[in-house]
Order: sequence, then C-alpha cells, then structure tokens
Amino acid sequence: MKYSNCFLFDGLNELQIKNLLLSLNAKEIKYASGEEICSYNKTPNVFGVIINGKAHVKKLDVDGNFFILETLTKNSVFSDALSYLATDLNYISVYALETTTVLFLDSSVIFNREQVANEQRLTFINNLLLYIIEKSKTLAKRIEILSNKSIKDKLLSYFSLLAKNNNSNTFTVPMSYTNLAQYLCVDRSAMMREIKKLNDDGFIK
Amino acid sequence: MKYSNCFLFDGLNELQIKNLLLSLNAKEIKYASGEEICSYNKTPNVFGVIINGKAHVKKLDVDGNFFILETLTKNSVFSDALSYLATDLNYISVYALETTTVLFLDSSVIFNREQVANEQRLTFINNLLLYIIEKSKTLAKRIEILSNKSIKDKLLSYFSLLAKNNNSNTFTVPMSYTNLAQYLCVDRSAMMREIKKLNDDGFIK
DNA sequence: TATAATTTGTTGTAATAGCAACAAAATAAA
DNA sequence: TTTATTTTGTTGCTATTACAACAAATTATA
Repeated sequence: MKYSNCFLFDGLNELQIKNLLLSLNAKEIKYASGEEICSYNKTPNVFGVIINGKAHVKKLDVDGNFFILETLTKNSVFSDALSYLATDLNYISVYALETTTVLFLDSSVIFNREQVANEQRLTFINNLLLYIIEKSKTLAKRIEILSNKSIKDKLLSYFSLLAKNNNSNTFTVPMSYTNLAQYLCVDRSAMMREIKKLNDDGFIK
Repeated sequence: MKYSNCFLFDGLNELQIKNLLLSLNAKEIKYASGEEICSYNKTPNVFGVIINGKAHVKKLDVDGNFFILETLTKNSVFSDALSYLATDLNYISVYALETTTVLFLDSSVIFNREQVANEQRLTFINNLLLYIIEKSKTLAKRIEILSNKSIKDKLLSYFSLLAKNNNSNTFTVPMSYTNLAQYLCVDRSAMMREIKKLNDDGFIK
C-alpha cells in the first residue's frame, strides 16, 4: 500500500492505516518546484508529511533576511505546532525545492488528547514521538557543534560527527560549502580559509 | 494524590495513574545535593522524572572539559533515549544540585511500541509527546539565537525572546551573566563589554 | 549547446571576540 | 560573623572572523 513504508505508520496493517487516515482527514497534495506549500502565518494548524520530494522551511524576518530553519525530505514532518511561533515579525513558510507530494493530516485531531484509545492511534502517536525524539537529538547535536568558539573547532566537531555516523575516517559532506557555512553559522569565506588551513596542516584532506 | 500535578499524568485520575505506574515499574529515589543520580554510560535505559529539586545533565569529554547539557527542575524528564549517545569518549551524567526526588520509570516499556492500547497509556504518551515538542522548540530557539554572528546580535536576540515571553519590554535575566555567556557560547568578558556598549548606546538598561 | 545562475576559491582590511589577568562586589558556607 | 567561593566589572593585547569584492569553475536551465 502507498503509505505503508512511511515511518508514521510502522506497525500498522493496511486496514489500520486506512482507518487512521480517515480519522485524521488525510489529504494528499502535489506541489511544483518553487511553489509555496504553506505558511504558518497564513494557515495555522498544519501537519504535513513529505511523501516524496524536497522542501525548505524558511524564516523571513522584518529586514527581509531569510534563514533556512530546516530541510525536509521524504518522511519529514512539518507542523506549526512543532516550530517556534510564527508572528507578524516572523514569517515562516514551507516551499518545494522540487516536485513534492505532501500528505496533510488534521493537526487538531493529532494534538487533541481526548481521543478514543485504539491501537492505530497509540501506534501512530508512538511513531510520532520517536520521530520528534530523533529531531530533538539532531537539534541538540547542532547546538553542541555551534558551542565551539572557533570556526576550526566547529568544523572539526562537525567532521567528527560525520565520521562517527559513517563509521569511518572518510566521509562526504552532504551539502555544499555554502550551506555548510550557513549550518555552522559562520562566514563562508572565513570557513574556506579554515578548511584550507586544516588541509595544509594535514588534519583533513 | 502525589503525582497528579505532574504533567505526564495530566488527564488521568488517581486509579489510572496507579495502574500506569504499576505497569511502568515506577520507583522513587531521593538524592542528596551533589550526589550522582545516574550516568548514561553506566546505566542505559534510564527514564527519570524530577519530582522536586534541581539537577544538571553534564557532559564530560576526554580532555576533562565539562559542558552542561541541560538543567533539570521540577517535572523535567531525563533519559538516555532523549539524549545523544553516551560513548567511551562522551561521559554523560546526571547529578543533583540540591536534595532531589526522582521518579524512575521503565524506559523499555515506555519506548516499546507493542503495548496494549489503553487510555492511560495513550494519555501518557500524548503528554510525553507534548513535553518533547516543547523541549525541541526550546532547542530550536537556542539555535536561532546562536545563529547570530556577533555577540551583540546574540544578546539582542535573546533579550527579545525574554521580552516576548514576558509580554513586556522589561524582564529579568533568569541566570547569572556567567551562565548567560555559556548559554550564548561566547567569552564572558567579551559579552560584558557588549552589554556595557548596549547600555551606553541606550538599547538596554 | 549556449547562457544563466550558483558555487568555489582567494585576498585585503577592519571590526570583533577570545584570552589572560586582576580587583571589587556579592553570595554561600563554616 | 568570619572566611571562602563565586560572580561581576574592567582592560590590554592578539588572533580570529566578518565583510566586500572578484575571477574561475561548476551546475542548472533555456
């Protein structure tokens, strides 16, 4: 079945998934590359799952600067309930980077605690819990990396994370240097200089 | 009843709480100030709730440097399952800052998805989910603050968060300047200099 | 394939922030 | 209350980093 390989429905059979989707008013929508999927300001109470494609959650502040809060890929979940409050000073929007299919669920049902206790609901909430836990670990890890005071230490800390995830001393950086500088919250050219220095000093290659 | 004002049991009556605690092998332990509550390296599969008191989750790296990952107060939850992996290079421990009472629950039951779907379990998982969501929002907010490149912008960003939380332009910083510098991951003396400058320029008082 | 757009690599310069070190003030502990 | 410990306030110096600006290389798009 279509959604059975989505982690949110792990442990559920086809019939249970069908019932669950019905109770959550599921609706699937396809977006073209560059299209805005939603804005937390304009439409609150969104809960979406990326079925396939790629999207960004972007914050726009009053000065017109934008900041990529999150990159969404297959199986990522996005919701205003999971994000910091969108305010008039903080415009948060989700937009497709390529052709993207999104499964929208009814967030008011998901976060309503007065629900009948049935197996598919418990399993679903459990799966969602595990997802949020992973997400929160990722955030914690990023804070740990950002806690380093120099660009050099930020880089080394990030590289050692990659190495650990890869169980090897060699790894590929899964994003462009431009994006890496954004991830580490440092100036790109300053970062390039440090990477070169690390190379010259033989720390990395 | 003793635990009824703990958020994890919101929406449950006394009998349901009693049943739930029974199924989760609940055990309450009291620690003296300075005592180690647990270490994720020595005892995996911990799940604790602070009933009262105060504790720190502390990371110790190979060089002997330590880093406060989290401050736990009444109703805080700590668990190795919610934290980044404790490794031989990463010693993570929880220790009491004052007399602290901890309610330990069976983490293998909590995170086991093959549980009978009953109301108290669904409510409990739902409450836990809401807690993790709040925690993850807090982490996201800290990243947003850390994403500022200058100490000045980090400070202003943090202060505006405090002001927003307080619905006012005046607020009290809920920690010492020493800890604030740690929170912002900057040098304390450099931060003091910036605070003074913000004062002189009339941004803050 | 040609053209546009993005990413990479590089550098000089000015501003910033880390580090070290110390005295004064405030808190905690004995 | 006295003593110890922690926090605050301050400064000079130096290393690091942001910023701006550009050409070359790469990748996407028409």
